[in-house]
Amino acid sequence: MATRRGTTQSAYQQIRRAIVEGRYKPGQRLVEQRIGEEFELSRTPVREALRQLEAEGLVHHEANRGAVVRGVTVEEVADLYDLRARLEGYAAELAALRIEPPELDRLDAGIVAFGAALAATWDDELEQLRAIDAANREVHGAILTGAHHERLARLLERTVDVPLVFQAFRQFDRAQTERSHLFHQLIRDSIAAGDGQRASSLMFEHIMLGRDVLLDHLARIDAGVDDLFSTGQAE
Amino acid sequence: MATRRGTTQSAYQQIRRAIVEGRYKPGQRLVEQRIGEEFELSRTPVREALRQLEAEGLVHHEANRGAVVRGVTVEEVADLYDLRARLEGYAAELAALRIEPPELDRLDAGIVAFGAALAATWDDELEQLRAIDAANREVHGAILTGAHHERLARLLERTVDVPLVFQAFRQFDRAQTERSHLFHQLIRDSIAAGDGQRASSLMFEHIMLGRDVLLDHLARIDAGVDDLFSTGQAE
DNA sequence: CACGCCGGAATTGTACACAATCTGGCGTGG
DNA sequence: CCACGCCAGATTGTGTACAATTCCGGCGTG
Repeated sequence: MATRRGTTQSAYQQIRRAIVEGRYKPGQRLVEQRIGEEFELSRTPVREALRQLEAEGLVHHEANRGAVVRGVTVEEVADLYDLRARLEGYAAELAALRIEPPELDRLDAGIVAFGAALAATWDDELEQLRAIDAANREVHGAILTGAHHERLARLLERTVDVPLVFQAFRQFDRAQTERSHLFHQLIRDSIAAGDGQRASSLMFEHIMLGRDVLLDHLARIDAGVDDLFSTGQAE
Repeated sequence: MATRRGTTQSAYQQIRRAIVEGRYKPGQRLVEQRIGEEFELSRTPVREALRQLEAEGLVHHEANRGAVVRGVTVEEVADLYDLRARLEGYAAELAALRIEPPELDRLDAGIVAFGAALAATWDDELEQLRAIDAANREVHGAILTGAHHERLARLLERTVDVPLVFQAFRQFDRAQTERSHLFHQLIRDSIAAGDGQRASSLMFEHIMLGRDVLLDHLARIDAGVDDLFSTGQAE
């Protein structure tokens, strides 16, 4: 048989995207066989991908019972964002001390891209969402890289980067997204000036503002079942 | 063939212990076949175990080249402990607000066990080390549970809990271990009193003191190759 | 003598087969 | 009618075979 290479990573990314963008909904079972058919691979790479996703906390896995997409309660969202605010604040603080010119360039490029994605008019709204999301990741990623703290970077990339970040932009109106853009610029300037304290505070506030938007949204839909978010499914 | 169950977890724990206790040294290649023979299993569960360990950052894995035990530089040790101090400080803060009576009991039990392990005279020094390490984990674990923040707990258990913690006790002389015991008690009292600010500060300081011991030790052996620690092996 | 090509051994990546386990429905007995 | 146990289908856990890749050393050529 063909036995193509790199299929595990491919499976990992496809499943991840499906979860992060909400196509695989919380509570949904992820049967290895079925997913294998969907992506035309055998169970083995799918299985490996699921294990990675489990390690990241995106799916929950029980012995002999398989994997399900993990949901989050409103309380968990709040806690998660508190945690993220602290971690990214710390990252910004470190970046202010350690960032190198090329990394700062990358940060600037990300900010420009964010502004461009914000200004452009897209045919497909989902595509614009993806562009903003990508630019946002670039900005935060550049700061993380600039912090030169590998573990911290992995924690933030692979554990705190849950579906919420992407979903969040759906809830952001234009003004809020522009506010994020502004914060990115302020954080950038603090980092460039080597002021770790202010960079940290600004980043903390930036994340907490995002948290507010999300929690506000969740409070509004509250009892009902939103088509993107299911808040049930406690562990 | 026998096809025993639960072998993946068994392989995971055995490999993990070997790394954490330093029997598998940084830089050492972990060949799936060889480890499988060592534990009398096939490659499959070994492979899964290695993927989990990779997700935790204990081993490094490159495509088509396999896994090697990950080493840490002195700089990484310093950064890691800074990070851990912040995360556990936050955990202590949350625990002060959220801990439940049975969790506080568990914390007390851990502290008692730590004191007992410290006081007892063991035949085998390694066994005493393990007992102290186990009690220490119990103390920190109880606080983590009391924080009621699942993600934070996983981050600390599975990402920051690197070989260093166990190794650290080898470097602790009696006075330092007793100091740790004291801090545990102070932290416990702050949590019981609901004072998150002080619990956080004490925990931060507790971790940073451990950091000092380790860094001091690393600085002393510095150039040479210690039989527990190899500080080279940058990514 | 330096350099690059080729080939084989070692190892990982993927596919597949089978065993163990769980789930849900059906039948039997109280 | 309900409780209990049992059987069949579905799904995961593990073992194993084979394909693909990497690594290393020998050999030939300039």
